[in-house]
Amino acid sequence: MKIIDFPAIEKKWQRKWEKAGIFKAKESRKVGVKGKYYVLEMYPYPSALGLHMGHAFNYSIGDIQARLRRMQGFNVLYPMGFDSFGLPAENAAINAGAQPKKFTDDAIANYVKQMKEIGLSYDWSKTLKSHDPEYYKWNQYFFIQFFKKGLAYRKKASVNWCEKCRTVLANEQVVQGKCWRHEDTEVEIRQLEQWFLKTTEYAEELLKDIEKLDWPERIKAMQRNWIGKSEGTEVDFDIDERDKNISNVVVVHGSPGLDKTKDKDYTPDSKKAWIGWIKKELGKREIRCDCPQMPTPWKPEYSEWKREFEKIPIDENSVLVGTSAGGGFLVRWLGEEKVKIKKLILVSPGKVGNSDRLKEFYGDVFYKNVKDLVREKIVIYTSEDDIDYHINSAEEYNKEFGGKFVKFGKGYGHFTSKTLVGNDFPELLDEILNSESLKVFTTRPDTLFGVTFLVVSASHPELMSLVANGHEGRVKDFLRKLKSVKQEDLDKLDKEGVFTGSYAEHPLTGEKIPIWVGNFVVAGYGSGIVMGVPAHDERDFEFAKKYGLDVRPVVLKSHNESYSYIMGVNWRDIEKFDFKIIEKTKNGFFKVKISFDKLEEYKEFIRKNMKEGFWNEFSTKDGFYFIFKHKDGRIEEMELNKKTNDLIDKYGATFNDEKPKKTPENVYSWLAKNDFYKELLIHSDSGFLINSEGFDGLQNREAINHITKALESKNLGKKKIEYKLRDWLISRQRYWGTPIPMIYCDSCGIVPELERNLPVKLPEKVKYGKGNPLASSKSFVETKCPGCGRKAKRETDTMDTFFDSSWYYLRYLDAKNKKKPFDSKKVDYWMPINQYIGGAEHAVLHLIYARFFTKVLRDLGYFGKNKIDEPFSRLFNQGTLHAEDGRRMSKSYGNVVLPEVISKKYGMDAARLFLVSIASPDKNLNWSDKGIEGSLRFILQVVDFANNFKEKKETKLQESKLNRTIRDYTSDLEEFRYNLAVIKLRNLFDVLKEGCDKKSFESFLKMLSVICPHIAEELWSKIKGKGFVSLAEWPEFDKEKIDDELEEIEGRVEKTIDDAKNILKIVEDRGNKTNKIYIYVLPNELEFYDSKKLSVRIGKEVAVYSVSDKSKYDPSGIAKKTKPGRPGIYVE
RNA sequence: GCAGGAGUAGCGAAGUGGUCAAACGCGCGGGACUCAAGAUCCCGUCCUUUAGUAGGUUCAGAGGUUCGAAUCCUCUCUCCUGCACCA
Repeated sequence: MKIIDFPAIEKKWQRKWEKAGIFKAKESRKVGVKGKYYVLEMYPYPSALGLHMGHAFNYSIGDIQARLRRMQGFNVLYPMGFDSFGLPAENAAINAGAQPKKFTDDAIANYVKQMKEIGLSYDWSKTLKSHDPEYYKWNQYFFIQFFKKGLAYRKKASVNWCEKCRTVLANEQVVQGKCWRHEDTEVEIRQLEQWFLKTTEYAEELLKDIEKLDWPERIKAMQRNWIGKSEGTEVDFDIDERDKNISNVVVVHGSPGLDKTKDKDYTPDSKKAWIGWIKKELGKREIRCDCPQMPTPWKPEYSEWKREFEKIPIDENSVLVGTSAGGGFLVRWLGEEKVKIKKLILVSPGKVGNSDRLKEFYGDVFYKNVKDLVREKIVIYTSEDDIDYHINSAEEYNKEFGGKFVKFGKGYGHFTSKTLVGNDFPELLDEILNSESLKVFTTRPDTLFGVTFLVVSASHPELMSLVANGHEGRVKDFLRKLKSVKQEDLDKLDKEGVFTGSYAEHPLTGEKIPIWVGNFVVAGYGSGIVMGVPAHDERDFEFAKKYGLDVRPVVLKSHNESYSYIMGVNWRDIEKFDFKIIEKTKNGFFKVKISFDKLEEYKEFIRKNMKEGFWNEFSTKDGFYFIFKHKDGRIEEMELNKKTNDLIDKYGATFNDEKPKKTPENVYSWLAKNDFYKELLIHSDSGFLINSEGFDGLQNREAINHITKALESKNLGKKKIEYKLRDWLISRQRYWGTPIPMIYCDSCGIVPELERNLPVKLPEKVKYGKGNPLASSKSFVETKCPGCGRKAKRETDTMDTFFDSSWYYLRYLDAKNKKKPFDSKKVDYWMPINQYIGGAEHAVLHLIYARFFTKVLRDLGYFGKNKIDEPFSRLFNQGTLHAEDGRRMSKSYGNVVLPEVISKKYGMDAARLFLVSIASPDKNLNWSDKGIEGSLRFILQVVDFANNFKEKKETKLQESKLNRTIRDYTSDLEEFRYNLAVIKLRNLFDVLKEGCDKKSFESFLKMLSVICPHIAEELWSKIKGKGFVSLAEWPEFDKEKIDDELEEIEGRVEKTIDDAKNILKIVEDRGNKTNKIYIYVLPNELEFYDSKKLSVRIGKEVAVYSVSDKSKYDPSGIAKKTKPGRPGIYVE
């Protein structure tokens, strides 16, 4: 191989490019003949390991695009930055014993150096890094805007906890029950207060706008699936007779504080008007309700209140309601007296406070045991405009007790007659009566009449309140058993459950439906309760079979012939008919199928031939038909329907000599037990409704609407759309991320940091021990409340790094702006991104979050006139470059290919060329040391040609091919068919190397430059091209010069050359010597056959004659064989 | 199970109604150059047959549409990728 100092050439041009600043995007909108073009690659996490060839491949793809568009005359923005926050950096830094900041900055410096060495044409003036306070300041700023708009909120959540990461993982970071980074670490479930962003608010738009995107179908499908929209019906199932379990209700009022004058107002019936209302409502329902008047409310004494309170009987079916001070009183009383009750409801309760007076009343102990004394549940109410002290109290109780926590919106205040709008409080009444019905989401309301059980998720928050007396033990055992199952095995479990002892009421039939707890019901989807229709759902069937639950078919599968199970008929009689006999049983019964049009004939046959004491049933177009032949010969016939059901059941039993059951069985259910009818009755296909009261006969698809409407009209259900998409949990309990800029104040609650105080900087020196280092940094945690100025604590959670990457593409536009995250005018000009490039691993997370963020920013008014809905118009997913052994490049496999090593040996350009030659860039590919040699050969040929370049007038054929190549090469590049583009370029070189115009070779170099920029620059300067080839104008093709006919003729000449070679070979293979070749062509084709060129190509002396040439040498008369386009050939 | 994609020479990979099966690269075989090796250049590379021809097989498998199918339709198989007890 020729020796060329590739690294030297590469460095030389990289320096020149940088010095001239040729890759900087222009700020003026007038620049760029064709307007702007924003090419972006997903910004990388800067690993301390640096870049390998796989990165070179990834970034070359975008670089080629950027270089092409730039030369085409677009004002190109092609920036690069670093996703520098996050776990890997933190962990790596800890392992290296370094501070993450220094560690990360070093890694970035190395990345930048390596990226420049690959020849990537980034505009480095616009770079950013997410750990830069100037960047994450705006994360915090946006977070606060989200918070103010109610798009950021806190809630307690079951979270996936990885003990090794010591942080919460998103669901998608859990891979088969293990941490995505630690394949050996089980993920635990923990309950923590977490910050969420309301991505669900945008679910519909995120789904709908997928259609607008020019993205790979695969990614779009993944997003659709992730959002997971399903349309269905929410059905209300009332809980059967639960309120009768209440022995009595006691409501304890509050205290007006120290204002003695208000004391007289502070009675249950006036001040808290709803107390009177509740009493009245319960009275209507014949439930005893006591609302004791406590002594000296303005100066409550615990012992006095206790005495008054204990006048009322309390047992384990009592419901206690306490409001304000009354709530705190109840907690203390329960805690001290250890009395078991049914339910505890705290309405804006009091508790938190330092004053001796409060301590005296509420006690100075926190009565944690209360939780265990309440059989069903504890409910805590507060509201957005409640007194801060009470909000905090409510939250503190919630923290300890869990249970149900409801924060009403504005308009409830402290739930006093002044603040509560109206005198009624229906939410409380419903809660006391527990008459909130169970909401069940289903996509198959057409099967509603087939519901034979309900299943509640084992992790449903209100599960215990559904459990009937005496069933708690079994349910708790079940839950305990579930808890002991490893997270990873959870999804492999068999469907299991236990009966709760309670029943729901079927909304349309009023039937009692048993309620079960099941391990297979997902708590977070729908309402966490499903209706079990075993006849038409495989999973439900499995469950029903296991626990012996009723299977009730309600959809008869569409079928074209009648099914009949025949007893009491002779074989010979049956033979006469042309029934399809499916099976003869050992007992001499027959399973047959009969076409519907022969049914009348068939009925006649049964009436005549069936023996007395038998019956026959068969399916019809409308359901099932029964013919009974009593022992006295009397024949009775009927269709199966609700009215005939019991009679048929009775006959069926007596004919079988059984005793009829007290409660008749559903005949469809017993038909379904017959293997033969099973396929018609037990299935998930379409058909028409049976066994469904007024809806019988409807096609099940129509029935969906009809039944939903019926429910709606009775207020027992409604249409509902459910999404699988959940709100985005952004809290991370780690150091290396953007601190969430919130402050916890005892008196003001949770308040955002003032915008002028941003950024809330990460402390530089922290201790790594266990857990979150921020929590142990005093100087970080301790702060002042921006509201009242008193001591307060900072949030110690940091943000998910996907928050950083959700808007970085906007910051590039205005990376140095200190006053704003970005200028909206710049957004108007540059957005949306014309071409986004990245790996498919971000198909759902990053790409959904970024889309969500864009939509939110649009709605918050951060964009100018140009209301961007979607950030990434086009998306390209590159494949992954694997090592030569087909495995992922990894230090541990020792198969990493480093760009700097390759550059020394082959040059970066050969590597770039090779990488895009192997295959279409969206496919996975393998590195190959042999393969790159092929690319190097090509480059060396081009160098050689350029070094000896002498202009030569080119032929029309060459011109035609050049123009064709320009056309096809350009569109191939635009469509990412780089591998095909390379082939076309190679073919063009084969054409040009015969000698060509300077301009043609320039065009060639321009085309080459996007893939092999360094060598193209070098040769460009060698042939004295103007300026940088990287900025040269992209060649235009001239349609007129593409001459199909000429190229076709050339094809024929090539064919002739092939033929001649073939003949030579055959002749020589036979041991004959060859000397010269004679070619005879038609006179009009003579000009295309040049004997010199042909001699070179064939490697033998060639003589060309026109067939009309009388002086030609033609000893064998071959010239006669010449046809148009096919010259005669003679070898001597 | 659901969704998306793929299956073409030894390998990677083009071709997506006829002109045309296999461009291009790697590998392999042969030749030139060389004392030799490497590099480089040239030729060949589905089978049979042949003075450039002719014929045949073949595009995961099986059917179908069509005058004509690797290409369109149906079914089946295999592989990849993602999701998955989502009601």
